[in-house]
Amino acid sequence: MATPTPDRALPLRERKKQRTFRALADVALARFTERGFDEVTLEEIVDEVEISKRTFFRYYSSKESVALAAEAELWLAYVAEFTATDLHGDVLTALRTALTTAITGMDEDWPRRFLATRRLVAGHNGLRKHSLVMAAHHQEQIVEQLEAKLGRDGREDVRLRLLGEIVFGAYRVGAKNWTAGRGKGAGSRGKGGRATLSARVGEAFDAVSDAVALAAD
Amino acid sequence: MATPTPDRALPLRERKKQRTFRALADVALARFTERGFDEVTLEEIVDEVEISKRTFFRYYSSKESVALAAEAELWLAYVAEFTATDLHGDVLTALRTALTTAITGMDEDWPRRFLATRRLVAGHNGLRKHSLVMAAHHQEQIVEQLEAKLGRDGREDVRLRLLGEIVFGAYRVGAKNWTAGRGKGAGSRGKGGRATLSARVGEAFDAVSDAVALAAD
DNA sequence: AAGAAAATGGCACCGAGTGGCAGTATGCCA
DNA sequence: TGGCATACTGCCACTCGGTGCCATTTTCTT
Repeated sequence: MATPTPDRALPLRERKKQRTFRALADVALARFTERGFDEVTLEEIVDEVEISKRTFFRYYSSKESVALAAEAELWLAYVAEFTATDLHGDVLTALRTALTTAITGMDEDWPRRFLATRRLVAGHNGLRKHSLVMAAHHQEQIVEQLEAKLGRDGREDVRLRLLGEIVFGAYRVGAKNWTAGRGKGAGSRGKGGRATLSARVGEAFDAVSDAVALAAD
Repeated sequence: MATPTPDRALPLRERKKQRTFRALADVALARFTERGFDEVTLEEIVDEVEISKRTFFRYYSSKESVALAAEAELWLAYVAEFTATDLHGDVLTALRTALTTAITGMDEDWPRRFLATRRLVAGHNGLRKHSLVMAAHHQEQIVEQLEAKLGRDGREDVRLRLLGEIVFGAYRVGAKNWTAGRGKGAGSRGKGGRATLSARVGEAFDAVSDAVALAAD
């Protein structure tokens, strides 16, 4: 399951690599979900995929990063989507649309893997760390794109970086609600996962200006 | 240097602990700055402070966390400050004021240590990780305070968490500019460090609504 | 002065991650 | 089709951060 035949057109070596790459992520996610991130050793995963530990580190840079493969895919898609967007009108809206588009465009079984990933992240400090850093990394790429598209320098115009923070902040809020809001096992079927996540993220974006304007008393 | 006599009123045991705690942070920051985070081993630090490795981990939970002691102090002060604030009127402004107040209220030599810390963070992935997680942790505490003060639940009212994201986002933007914006060696003298940082963070907050409203074309 | 409580030290140990090199598979070209 | 160059992989030894356990020392209390 979840190890679709890699693109037939690619050279043999490349296909093999893709399969290993994917198999590692799948096996790791399964074991981590079953028994917890800390309780599963790298050796175990590596044995199951029949690969040496040394080779593992040529595919993934750390134990954490293999656990977060699904999230990494999303960021890759988002950066690609936004890069391909041409910007006019409201910038925050454009950033938002690219994100929801990326989400709804993910694989069939991505929501299942992503949900499992988010649950791992929610319960483990080291994974949370890695997840934040990964997001921050792609946030920088988004800001670079913004600079390019707007012809402005983020070091002078604070707003670009702020937009980055806001976009990824809204994402975190939306994703958190999505992860918390569904009973066990749901999200594995259909495209409901993607649409719902997209909706949650949308709600977060909607609330941004209200949040800024929020008053006590 | 930078190891002020701990409060005389405290019991001896407590004073000793504080001194060790502080000595570890100082020595660590010095060595890391001299030779880089990865090139300094824990054993080295521990030897210099004349403490066992085992004991080190009763003071700091990781090698990273001792490097980020100065940043931790800021978050502690911020949470305390905001907790003591009573909320009325614009919430974002209150959050912002508490932060700048916390900054300007830091130790005399805090800016020096904090600047050194930020430079380490800027050049090291693992440290960036830890720094982000630490911020996220205190962000949660701030949101909890918000919930308490406003009598609302962050799971229902998305705006509370969004405010958390925005505040810490603005902080990151401001702090980044502050760190980048000063020549070598500056920031060690006077209270300039604190005032300037506070100003940079302020600028970031000022730009939030402009960022949200930013339009292309 | 004595004993409880807290802090420390020392050790053995685990597992993630790396460097280096030898072996093996794959792609390419004659 | 054979053979060579170039990935890619496996193995091994090693470093270092981090933890569990228990004995020892230090501080607080009365």
